[in-house]
Amino acid sequence: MDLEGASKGMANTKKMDYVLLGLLSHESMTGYEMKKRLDTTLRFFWGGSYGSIYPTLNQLEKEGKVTKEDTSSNGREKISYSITEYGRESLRDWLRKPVEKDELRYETLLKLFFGNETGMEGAKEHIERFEEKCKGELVVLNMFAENLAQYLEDDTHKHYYLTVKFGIKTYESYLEWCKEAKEQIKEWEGK
Amino acid sequence: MDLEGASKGMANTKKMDYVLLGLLSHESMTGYEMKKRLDTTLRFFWGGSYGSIYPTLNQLEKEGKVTKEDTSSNGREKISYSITEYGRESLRDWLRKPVEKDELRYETLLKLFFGNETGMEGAKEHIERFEEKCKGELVVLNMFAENLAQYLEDDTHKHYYLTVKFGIKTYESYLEWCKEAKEQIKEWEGK
DNA sequence: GAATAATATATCAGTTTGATATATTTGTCA
DNA sequence: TGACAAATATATCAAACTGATATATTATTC
Repeated sequence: MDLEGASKGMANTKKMDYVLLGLLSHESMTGYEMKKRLDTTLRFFWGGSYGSIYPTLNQLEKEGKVTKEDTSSNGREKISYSITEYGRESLRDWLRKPVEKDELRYETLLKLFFGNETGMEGAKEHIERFEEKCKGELVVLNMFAENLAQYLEDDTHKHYYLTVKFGIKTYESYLEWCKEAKEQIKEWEGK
Repeated sequence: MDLEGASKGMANTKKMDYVLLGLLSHESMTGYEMKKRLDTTLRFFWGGSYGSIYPTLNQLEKEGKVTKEDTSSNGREKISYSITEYGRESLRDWLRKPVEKDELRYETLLKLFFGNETGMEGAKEHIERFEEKCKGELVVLNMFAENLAQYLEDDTHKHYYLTVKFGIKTYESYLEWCKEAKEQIKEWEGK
């Protein structure tokens, strides 16, 4: 028990290991495909770059948590990764531990917070740009949800569905906030 | 115009500069005090560590954006930082640029997404822990809002107030999602 | 037939975190 | 009064991660 030295008093800070193991627990794929998943399916709550994906995959292979298979065809280099039973144990071990950190880093809020340096006009612009972006994200998320609704017998899709619902709920509340914030600013300006 | 090489086609990726300049635009303070602000006032939308604060302060001084003043008393080392006019220009320049990235990194959602490896029972536990945490955060945010409501003549506090309202709105929607997600799981289990 | 987009792996400098080291002062409680 | 814990304060480092870039092939569009 007690994989990867969590007993040594050090926090389990490297998350990319589990993100990639998680993706591979669904199906075998290439590093490129993992990046695409991070940019589409997971993008509303988690990110990841090539600079983190490829080195982590090599490390996971050395640790025996994934296996490589050269599936190059013609001249196109292609390495397909699969999760091992040991990798799956490691993933489950992590999944059962309590969450260490949920973090929001919204530059929009940062610029809004320091906004009195440039005035309410600047704040309003940032809120409007944020509003437009949220509307776009909501369209995407609603498409995801509609699509998913057809496959809810599958347990994997049930979990996916819950995260999409989270996204929809939060983006809807962002839009409400945008509306109220703009009204509040108008009220302040009126006086 | 066009401070700090944004013209060279490189993204302005270092955010800590502006976080610290922003804090100093409100009032002069020490690095330790800046860390406290990040851990209290800003913690709902931005973080920061000592390992990033102190080196950045030294860099900002070299660039002429802040000035140091030794305010040690008795044996306690203490350096008070103040923003310069050039630093303020640099801050305003950044504030007027469009937001580059708003990012959410919720480990809770990650564990939920991959949760079919450990089953719905594990998912429920993560949701419940998340729910408890959100309730606590909401209490803090509501205290902030109540407190702030007294000082809304001040423009700095108006901006602060809008960000607190954002936090309240989102945490309330998180709680709604927790409720609905638990109901959904129960429904799935019933079948 | 040429240009552009997509597939695919890989690396690197710069940024940030989380932890730790060090030292003093203030507050608590017995 | 004395002992212990908490708060104040600066500083550094390994490890993690991002954003950008390099390289090369195949597929698509015009």
